[in-house]
Amino acid sequence: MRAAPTILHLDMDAFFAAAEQAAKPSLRGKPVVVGGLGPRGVVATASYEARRFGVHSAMPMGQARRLAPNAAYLVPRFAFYRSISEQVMELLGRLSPLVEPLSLDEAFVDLEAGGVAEDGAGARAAGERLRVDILATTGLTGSVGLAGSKMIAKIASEEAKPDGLVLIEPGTERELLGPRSVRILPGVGPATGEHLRRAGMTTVSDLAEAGEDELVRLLGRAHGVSLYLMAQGYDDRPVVAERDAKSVSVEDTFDVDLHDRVRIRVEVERLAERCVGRLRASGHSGRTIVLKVRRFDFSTLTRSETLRGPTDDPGVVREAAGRLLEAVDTTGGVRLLGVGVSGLADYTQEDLFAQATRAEAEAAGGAAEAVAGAAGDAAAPAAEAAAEPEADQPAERHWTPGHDVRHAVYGAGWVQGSGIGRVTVRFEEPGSEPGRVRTFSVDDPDLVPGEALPLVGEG
DNA sequence: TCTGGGGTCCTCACTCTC
DNA sequence: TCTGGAGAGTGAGGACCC
Repeated sequence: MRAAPTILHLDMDAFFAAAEQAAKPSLRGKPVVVGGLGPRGVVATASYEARRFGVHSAMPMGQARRLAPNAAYLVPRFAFYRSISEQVMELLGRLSPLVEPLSLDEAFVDLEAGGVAEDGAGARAAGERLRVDILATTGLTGSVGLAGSKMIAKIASEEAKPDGLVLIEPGTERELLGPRSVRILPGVGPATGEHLRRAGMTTVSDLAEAGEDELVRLLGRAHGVSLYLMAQGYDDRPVVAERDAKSVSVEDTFDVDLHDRVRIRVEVERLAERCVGRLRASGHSGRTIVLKVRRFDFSTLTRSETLRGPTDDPGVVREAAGRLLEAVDTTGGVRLLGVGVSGLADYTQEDLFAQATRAEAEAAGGAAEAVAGAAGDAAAPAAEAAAEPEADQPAERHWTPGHDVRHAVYGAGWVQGSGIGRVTVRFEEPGSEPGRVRTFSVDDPDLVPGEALPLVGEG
């Protein structure tokens, strides 16, 4: 806790949706929903216009469509958002060496470490300057919270939304928190909130009055103690610039539950390959292989296996994930599969383990070979796709809604929709007026995938 | 048409070793 | 030799966050 409000929390406003609106002039002022468009998709971000219809993050897409049938529905373009995020993080880095990104659109900054703010007035000035710079650089708005701790700064930025700044003077935390719902505290989600409600605690002051012992009894040591301190307005977690990854994982939810055991095995192997790709890209190896299975009834189970040393060998991870799958009952169907690696290290013993696995496979003889062979054949196309996803083009070109395209005659635009052999494109770009819509055949040679254009003109 | 994907942290149970 | 406790390591699951 600090005597001056020198912890800054930045939260970009409806980030994914706002980025899409900035890139697509015809969507400005209109409800926009970004998320998975498949039958099991959920909303990642809804624009403020869409929120007025009751659409919010994590809502099933089907429900969102019923609430806001006329909204624009787009799939996320993470590479595009990441490029904007990098610009924002660079601006934060000018304020302080201590910047802690929480996600693409959120970060804490320790202004004291940057020497840019010694008191409330200085912090407020730095925050306002930041908001101006973000708008000038990215064309997007962000909300800023300033306080003496991370928890309160985050609450402040929530209060500031959209497009505002709120500063909470140190010393006023208890007064501010007391009447609020327990759900405002970090770490109190639906389950803990309900647990506390059943114990008669609904506000933060209820928690403060209950006392530490009671909260520990209800929630366990770690959670109870930290919640009690937070209910007092006390939070001394530092802003941490560098955090080491602890695990790497990939998972897929299938549009239709998988029942076929061979297909499930193939998918697990494909996920293992992808996971290792990510692991290697991050410069890590790992010791514990985790298989995640979500069944038809949404029950989720995990199975893990710890190796004798870290590996980044795709064969080793594939084999381990396959072994873990053997122990899982998949009758009834599987809606999600995931493969992860934890216990990360920055070195590997891959050769040892790859050799050991191969030796075991050889010793096991013909039967094992037959199984591995069958699975290997079926998985081969997926493995190639994982290695080179961009090259994975079906015979008929697929145009994803929201993605950028370029036409030889009409220039830059984006896919508004596609189906039955046609693709509809709106021709406009970030700085332009709302553009016109034209429809083409999906295999029109003049139409090619395009690059995301900068939201704010260079210079 | 109910419920994504990528993470972190915590708790509890169990086993093994000392 | 038996027993119990402490502590570490592992595995599984739950809750939470963005």
